[in-house]
Amino acid sequence: MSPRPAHIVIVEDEPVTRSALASYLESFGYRVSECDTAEKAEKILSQGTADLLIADINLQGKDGLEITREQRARSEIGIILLSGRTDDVDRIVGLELGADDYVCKPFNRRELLARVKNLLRRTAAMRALTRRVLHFNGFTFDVGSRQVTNAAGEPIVLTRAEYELLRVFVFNPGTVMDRDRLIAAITHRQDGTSTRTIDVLVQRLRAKLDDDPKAPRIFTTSHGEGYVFTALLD
Amino acid sequence: MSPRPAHIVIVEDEPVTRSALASYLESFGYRVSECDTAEKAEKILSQGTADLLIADINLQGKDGLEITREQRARSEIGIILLSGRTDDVDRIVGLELGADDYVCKPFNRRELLARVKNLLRRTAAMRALTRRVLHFNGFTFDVGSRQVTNAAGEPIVLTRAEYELLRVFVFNPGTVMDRDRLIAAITHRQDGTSTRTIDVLVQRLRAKLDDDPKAPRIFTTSHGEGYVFTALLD
DNA sequence: ATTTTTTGTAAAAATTTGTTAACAGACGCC
DNA sequence: GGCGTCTGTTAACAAATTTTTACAAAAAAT
Repeated sequence: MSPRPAHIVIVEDEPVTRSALASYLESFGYRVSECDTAEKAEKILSQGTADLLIADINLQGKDGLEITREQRARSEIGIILLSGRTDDVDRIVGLELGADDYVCKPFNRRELLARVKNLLRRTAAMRALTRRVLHFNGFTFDVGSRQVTNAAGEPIVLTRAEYELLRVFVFNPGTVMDRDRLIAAITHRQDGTSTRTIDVLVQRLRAKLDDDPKAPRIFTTSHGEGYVFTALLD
Repeated sequence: MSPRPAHIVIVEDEPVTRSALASYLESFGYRVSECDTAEKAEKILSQGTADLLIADINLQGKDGLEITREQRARSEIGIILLSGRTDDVDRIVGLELGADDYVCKPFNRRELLARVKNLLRRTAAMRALTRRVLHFNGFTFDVGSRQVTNAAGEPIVLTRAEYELLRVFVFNPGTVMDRDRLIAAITHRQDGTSTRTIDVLVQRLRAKLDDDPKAPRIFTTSHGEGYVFTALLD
């Protein structure tokens, strides 16, 4: 029984360390995404498919601690912090923010691998068990069980593509996402799927969630750019 | 939060360190058992009520590494190793044996507390998944004895393949699994069994577990990808 | 105001899944 | 071993989903 490879996101602005670590982990069969800034990492993390985040604590702009705080607020992804300093305070702050581990550079990559393995074992169980239920415009969206119900409690049946699209939207409220990004999040095919597929799916989601196409309040069109999820989550 | 306090077992032969740590953790509401030898710790661990083990790596007799190896083989308890030495090799061996963490003495107790908290969060989810008797949508599934009963307590008879398939599903809730993976989990054959067999088996499981094929809540199809177990385990 | 670009919509086409039935082999029973 | 029953598998066709296509409508640009 071979499970799908775990997806690990690395945020580290030093290219040498980053690519060395990435290729080391890849050689053990993990799927690795390399990022040099917090923003790029968040874009990948917002898809909600990553299992583990390895973040340098000292980044230009938004640093590892901030990423930790934000991610922990919204997901149960495993987080390992990397740091150049052996600073007690830094370490404690990181751990108290919810990072699962804190490794000081220069780190032994075999040790890091062991920590990655152990943590993935733990998060695998957690991911599916923790329930994430979102509410907007009277609708309830249970992300794990893929169920949507309207204000009356009646179930709204979504197809796979509709579900995936809705998931990307609710995890990125207020963010304009272009069609390429949305396509990347929902398709499972190799070949380039036409971006117009998104328009059709948005239309179907609007129909199912009673969003008036003439004056949409949930899925707003951003002409020339893409779509935005504009419902208020509560 | 969890009603019963987490139970932490400490194995440490130095009395001062041990009792200091124990009372510190107790002051945060944890239930702590102190042991000075591996044997005493194992006696407590064998009851299966402990959530977390904090073990010194250098003990008279059986040491922390040996305890780690033995516990990891039989349970998913969280393990934090303590060591007087900052030895790379020791640390790596400990982590590779499955210890979740490795803390060097003298440790900052606030740091250790943060690690304990984070690890308990992880193991709580894991315990639920490693249970041998699972409950979902009113059904009870005893993995060991292959028995399934519905809400009324009436037995549901599953064939071997159906049972194997259900087992893969419940141990991977929320994870989309493609047909190849599911086939690999249920068939013992080498030759390529048609993946469509999975569809038929899923259909039969749906029928037996009253899962509406038009709007499934237990076995959700992920078009173009496979199937997901989307029932809530409780 | 006209042209160009972009989006909305419906419906067809391609792909994937659901369902039924049939068959071969495994299993238990006598 | 011979017999009947049950299970796993495949095949065939129906149904559903995803994607493409075509054209109308709307928005932006000129």
